[in-house]
Amino acid sequence: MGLTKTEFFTESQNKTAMLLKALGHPARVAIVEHLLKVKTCVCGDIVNELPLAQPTVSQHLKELKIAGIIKGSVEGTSVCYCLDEKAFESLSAYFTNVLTDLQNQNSTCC
Amino acid sequence: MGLTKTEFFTESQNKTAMLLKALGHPARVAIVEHLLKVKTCVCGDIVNELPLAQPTVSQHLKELKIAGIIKGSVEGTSVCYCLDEKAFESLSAYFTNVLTDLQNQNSTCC
DNA sequence: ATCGTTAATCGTAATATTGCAATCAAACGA
DNA sequence: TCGTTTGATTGCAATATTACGATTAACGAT
Repeated sequence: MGLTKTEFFTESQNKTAMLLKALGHPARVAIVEHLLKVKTCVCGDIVNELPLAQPTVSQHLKELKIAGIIKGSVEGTSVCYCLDEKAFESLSAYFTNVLTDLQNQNSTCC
Repeated sequence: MGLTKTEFFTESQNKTAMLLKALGHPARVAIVEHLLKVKTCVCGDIVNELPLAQPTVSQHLKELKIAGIIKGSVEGTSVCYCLDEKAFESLSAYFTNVLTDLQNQNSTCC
């Protein structure tokens, strides 16, 4: 059906999945890595950095913004983007916890 | 077109996106969290833990396996699943690095 | 006012994903 | 052998995603 049954999962699981899904595309990973590399907010040059047409990039930026991964503020005629630290704090903590739990479980089966 | 232009991104970006995409669904997050919770390899009871039909679960497990997030080994008539530590080491390191870089960049714009 | 620039939105085509009923295949036990 | 159990595969319908041309909206400069 193409429709995810979100109502059967926990709030937390849905939120985690939403963040990860937003990052689950190479163009959006590239956007994040670019925002990280330039070390400051970027006003406008994101389209030039990606091998995709402007409407496509705009759409990816929108998805990242909806998921809470980037913030964007209008700056005259262009728009200023940067990463939202909260999202990465949350993801970093999530995977650190998973890894810790995993290392503590000492299973020998697989 | 529905077709991701992977050829224009780096190997690393594609690999990261693939891992994150595989985790970008609440059912697959739930599978991971279940495998973590039971503290050992799980042979078979995953279908009963999820509010989804057996073929659907089987498909999600397949995607997680292809992405390298879980391992599965046949154990007689049932199949034994567990998490692949390497994937979580990689993801944990990735987000820790992003967060560190982000905290060092001290941007005041947004 | 008009033009150029920047970025969002609309519309659409191609493809992917999600979910499940039905079916199949392999392994086990009686 | 035959039935049962377990899990994968097939086939399909509904919906989502990806990508982009065309258009639009907002701003600044001339």
